[in-house]
Amino acid sequence: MGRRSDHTRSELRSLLVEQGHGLLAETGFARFSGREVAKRAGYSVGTIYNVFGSLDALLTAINSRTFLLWADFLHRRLAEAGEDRIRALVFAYFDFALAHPQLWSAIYEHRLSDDFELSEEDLADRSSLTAIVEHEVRAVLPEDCAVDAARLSRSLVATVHGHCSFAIGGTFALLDEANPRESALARVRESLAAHGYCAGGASAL
Amino acid sequence: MGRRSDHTRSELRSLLVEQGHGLLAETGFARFSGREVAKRAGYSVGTIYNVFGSLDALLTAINSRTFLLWADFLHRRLAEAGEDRIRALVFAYFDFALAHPQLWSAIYEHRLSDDFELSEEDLADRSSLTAIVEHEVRAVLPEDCAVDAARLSRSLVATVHGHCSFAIGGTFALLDEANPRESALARVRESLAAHGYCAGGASAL
DNA sequence: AGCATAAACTGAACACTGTTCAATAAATAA
DNA sequence: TTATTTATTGAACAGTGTTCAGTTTATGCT
Repeated sequence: MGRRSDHTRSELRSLLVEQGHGLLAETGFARFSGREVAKRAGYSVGTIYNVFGSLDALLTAINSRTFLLWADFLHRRLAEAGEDRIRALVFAYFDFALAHPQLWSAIYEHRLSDDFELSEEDLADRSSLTAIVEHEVRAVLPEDCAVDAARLSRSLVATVHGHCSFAIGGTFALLDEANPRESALARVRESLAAHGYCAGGASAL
Repeated sequence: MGRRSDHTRSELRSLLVEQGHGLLAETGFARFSGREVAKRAGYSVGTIYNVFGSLDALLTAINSRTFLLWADFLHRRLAEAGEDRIRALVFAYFDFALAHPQLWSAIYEHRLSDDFELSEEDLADRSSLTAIVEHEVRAVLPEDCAVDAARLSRSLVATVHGHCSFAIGGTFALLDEANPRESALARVRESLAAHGYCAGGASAL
């Protein structure tokens, strides 16, 4: 019954992303279903294709939302952090993934084809995370540090991501690793130390 | 036409794993299809369920095969490596993933449910990789090193895995990272150095 | 007011998926 | 030779993503 005034286009976008996000958090990427999202939103399958063009586009929007929530989470944790902001950052990164394993995994399980281009908005949402890390890394490195801080930041994100991935994917469980968070933090500390960082903040010690 | 003597049970296992491996390498995890594997092997769908019990079990066997090939690859590269075996190890780890992105990704995209138990054989296949790394890490750390070498090895694998994952998943491309292999090696070197490693082998310098 | 046009929305249709299982064919045992 | 066990098939079921003709609704124009 083609309602047209229940929701504006952007309201409908938000509604579908929201319901899709909920479904993804419940069932995980493998059991995600466009039909189910439509049902939850009170629309039919076709509407997803009207609004997003493809299911890939909806999933991309859903994952971008996860990135935003993740960045928000980091900001909140950093706001209430003490001296050791690197510890707060690494742990917050980890804790978000542990708290929302399905949403976190979906980011990396949804492999979009090469010709699929991310929108400017999606790119912005996704780069917010890296920006936070880069800011904290810069704050902790000496001013005369020769290293490319952006590059090092990306690499440290990859380092923590690897530990996170093994923790949530079960690889670490297989290897009897008890505390992946601490391991990740230790590796980050070692690499930062190699570039002039001293634990406890840039000013301390 | 129920043939029974074309292949023994274990031949059939191998055949299905082999054909499945080929299909997975071509199409990737998302487009993998049990029916297609059966067709390529010259059997029908049902046979997969006779032999493996479920598609998950077949995929597990396929991924275990990838682990074995990966370990083989590392061994070959290490055999022809010079002084800098850590470099050879990290690059080999990376190069296998780059050479077989679909197979490599499938290992981590195939998320089996919690109640699914890996067989002893699968566990052995999968731990072979970590064993290689642990061996090389131990060789490079000082004898009186206080750190838990097994734990550090796992953590370094996670570190390289993170870089690899971003390189193949496209995250690094988004962030304009030119050389993830070098970054991974740099992080590994920094962490090993923090525990007494000197570049160029344990005896050098 | 009425009418034409344009936009939103639906849901059946298509070709696929994993999984199950009665029926069948073939090898083995009696 | 016959009975039994085992391997193999493929139709059936419930689900998937995607498309699109057809219907409903809102808007713009007389």
